[in-house]
Amino acid sequence: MSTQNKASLPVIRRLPKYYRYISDMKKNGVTKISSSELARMMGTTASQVRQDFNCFGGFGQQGIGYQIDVLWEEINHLLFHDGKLNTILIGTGRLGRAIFGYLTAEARGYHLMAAFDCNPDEIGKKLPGDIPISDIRDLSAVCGGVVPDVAVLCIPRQSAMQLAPKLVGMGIKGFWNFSHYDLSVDYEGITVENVHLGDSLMTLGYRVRND
Amino acid sequence: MSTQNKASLPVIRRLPKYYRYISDMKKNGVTKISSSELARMMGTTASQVRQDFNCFGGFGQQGIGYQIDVLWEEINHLLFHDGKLNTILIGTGRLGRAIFGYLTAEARGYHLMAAFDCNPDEIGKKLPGDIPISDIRDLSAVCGGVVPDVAVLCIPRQSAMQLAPKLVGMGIKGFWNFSHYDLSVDYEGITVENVHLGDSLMTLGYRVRND
DNA sequence: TAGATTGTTAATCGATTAACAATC
DNA sequence: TAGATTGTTAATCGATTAACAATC
Repeated sequence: MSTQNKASLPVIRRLPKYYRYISDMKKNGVTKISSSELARMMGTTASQVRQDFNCFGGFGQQGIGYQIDVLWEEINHLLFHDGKLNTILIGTGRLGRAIFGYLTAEARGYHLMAAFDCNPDEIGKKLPGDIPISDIRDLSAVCGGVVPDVAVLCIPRQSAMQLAPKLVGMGIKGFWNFSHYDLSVDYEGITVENVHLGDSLMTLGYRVRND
Repeated sequence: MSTQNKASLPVIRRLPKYYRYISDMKKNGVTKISSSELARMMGTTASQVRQDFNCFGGFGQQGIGYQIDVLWEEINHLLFHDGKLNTILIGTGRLGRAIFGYLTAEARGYHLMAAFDCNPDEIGKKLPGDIPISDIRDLSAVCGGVVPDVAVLCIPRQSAMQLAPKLVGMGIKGFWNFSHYDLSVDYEGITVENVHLGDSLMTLGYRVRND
């Protein structure tokens, strides 16, 4: 077992990537893996893999490696707290509907509770799977006492600026923020940045160096 | 002027955020700003702002601050090399169409050259603005000798795995990668990671700490 | 036991922050 | 000139990597 070092933000950031690789191997029937092999696959170092996993408790076997099942369970727990994260979609325009499709068809670990918009033409319509689009003003009522785990913001920046404090006030602590508004909130010392469509790192990296 | 230190990846990553804040101020008629005020707005430190800007040459005025116009020009140049980045969209499903909307209506600095899909039902249709959807197999022909600056991948992972090497082979160096495939390429020493929908940092940060 | 591979500490590296001289 | 604020060097902090003892 171990020291349970608190995980730093860089470590936390890497978890989803570990999760994708491990889910894949699990699906393909792989049963165990060493830190060095996983590192090679992911383009990192064995040291980093071991350090990372050890932040959450030693779940490898010395001399043997890591059991895929165990790894998957652990990271699945860390990311999704077992079960699914109650999620609300805010904004059902083009981007909102695309994310909706991804959320319901491909993403795992999320359960869509409700969808909201402020456009009267949208309100009352249903998204595939019989999810009704509610009026954003009825947010609390529709959630009915349940505080969502995650809010997916697919609304213009101005709207997000107004809405965000309300969502945070409701106790929502997880966001997928596509609003172009820098919603940064501190939870237990972790400030999390937002990802914006169009902040193309690869393009940036290349161009800047080439200057 | 200055030492022209090479910019590190963390610095490069921050550029789009600077760009958003500065574009905003420019739009609002603000003409100058100090590193400390910009830092306060962005939630960082004055030191970091000055260090960052100095990687690209000293474009502030001692005793005065930074001219918004100058800052904007410099960062716009770094990010978009003046003019627009020739961009191709690959995959015109739900997500592809959403990104298309964003790309043409909201994002600036990108020029959509062409759109591709592999679905015969999609090929031949037109996206708003009279952009035809071409067969992905005709990629080179449609681009006609022009190497796109950026490819936006809105296709399943399996397809991306097959297509990516071809795109890199064509000389494409910029990607917005929504494919769930870790396309990592090294350019001049910079390895760039991919951003995946669903890698919800804020959710992660919160849950992991709370465990 | 010998070989392998983890868990964990120590060393290195790099990024951020602080300090201050330069200068507008 | 005095005040302000940058440009830049030095100090600190934190993350990554290396090394190795523990142990399966």
